[in-house]
Amino acid sequence: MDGAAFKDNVFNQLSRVGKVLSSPKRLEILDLLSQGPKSVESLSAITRMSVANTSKHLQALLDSQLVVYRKDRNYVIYDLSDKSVIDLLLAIRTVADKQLEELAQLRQQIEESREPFESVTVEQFVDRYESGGITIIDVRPREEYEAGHIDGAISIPMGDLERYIDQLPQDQAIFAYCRGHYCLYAAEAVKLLKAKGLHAIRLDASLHDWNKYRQQ
Amino acid sequence: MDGAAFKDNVFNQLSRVGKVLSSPKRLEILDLLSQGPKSVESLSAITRMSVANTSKHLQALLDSQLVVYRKDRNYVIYDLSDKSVIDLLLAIRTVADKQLEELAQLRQQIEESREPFESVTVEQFVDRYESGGITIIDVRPREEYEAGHIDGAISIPMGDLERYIDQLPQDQAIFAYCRGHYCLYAAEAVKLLKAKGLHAIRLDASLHDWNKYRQQ
DNA sequence: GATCTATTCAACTTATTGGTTGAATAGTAA
DNA sequence: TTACTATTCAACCAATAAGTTGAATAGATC
Repeated sequence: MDGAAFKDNVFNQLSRVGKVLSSPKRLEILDLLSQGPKSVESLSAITRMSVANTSKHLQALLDSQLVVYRKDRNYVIYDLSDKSVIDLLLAIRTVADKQLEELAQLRQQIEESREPFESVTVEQFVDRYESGGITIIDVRPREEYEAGHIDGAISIPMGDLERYIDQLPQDQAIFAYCRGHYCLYAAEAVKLLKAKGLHAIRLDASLHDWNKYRQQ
Repeated sequence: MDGAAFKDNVFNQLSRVGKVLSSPKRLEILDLLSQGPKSVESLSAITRMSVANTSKHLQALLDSQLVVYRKDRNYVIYDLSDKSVIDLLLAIRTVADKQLEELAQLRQQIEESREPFESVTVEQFVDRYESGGITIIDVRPREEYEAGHIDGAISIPMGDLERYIDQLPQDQAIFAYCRGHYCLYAAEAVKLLKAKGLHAIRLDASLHDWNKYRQQ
């Protein structure tokens, strides 16, 4: 194989990874899996695709080895194959964030359509975290919390939040986080808690954003 | 816009970046641009595509704002729009490296088809760099060196190397680097220098790998 | 202003992909 | 074994993308 053929081959291989990232639905699947392993059935439900189609996408992801699976009873449970896939997802989000004005506009629409509420970035949050005296709630589904969460956070999935309000401290700041920047759970949680008179603040970051920041 | 539509929209935007990375030729263009700005004409020559097609790819890159351009005389010079694009390229390469066995095999073929030669990673190189007493040569085209290079490296493009051999130190280790892991220039340079009896070693990294490692 | 050249646009062909529906498979539970 | 369920496979259609060639555009130079 000569130099040119070698080069073509390398970029062909690299583009296999790129291909996987070229479909919105596949990105959504990867994003969901980055929060924890999930069955084909539940992925199909969350993404509102046919099971067959979801399976097909998962096969594509499998083909470029971005995901792995294991069988459990009669479910097939998929998961990301490697931590470097999370880094890739974060990288693509960073680029899109910076370059695509449309995304910024989307975020703004969401922000403006709701009551204004307090929101902090990872950088702003870390001091409060270190000095303690706060409550952190993880409002993602229970399984995702169990697959990994910010140290010291308690799990209150969105659906259960209303029932648990009484048990939350009235005199402490309560930080809520979810799947990250483009997930709406935490924003809704803060809105609900504020309406009930609690001091709620959104932590505008995912578990992975947090991990990445901490390891630096 | 409701939650589901918002979500679809976000992933649609993210996939625009993914789409760009789904074509081998576009990846090659991005990779070339990461070494320094280039005209449409030279990109077309290096990638061996028609100028029209190259231009079309560049339009696609422009559309998702991964590149920018400026006009110079009657050339249009393209460049990456942002440092975060480089991070994205590194991330995709890391994932592909780990996941795609085919890539590993490709590399191995190349290694084996040549004389074995010394090669060091960034991690191994840094000590030698710090303690000095070495020569570092950048064997990429001159313009790429000028767009950015490892501190202390001298520019000797591959084509000129043979002529400059006499001026290189006979008693020092000479480290050669090029565009990175999948570029063949440095390997060829080391082969040539070794054949002439010099103590040549490949630094198996790109300028960006080096920068990334140093900033940590 | 006229000419030259780099770049981009337009039209077209072929190949690939996302999605659907319905059947086949494989693993569980009774 | 039989029945059941989750998942995958197969066949198909519609939409999109990569690449080609040839024409149009716009800057620079004379």
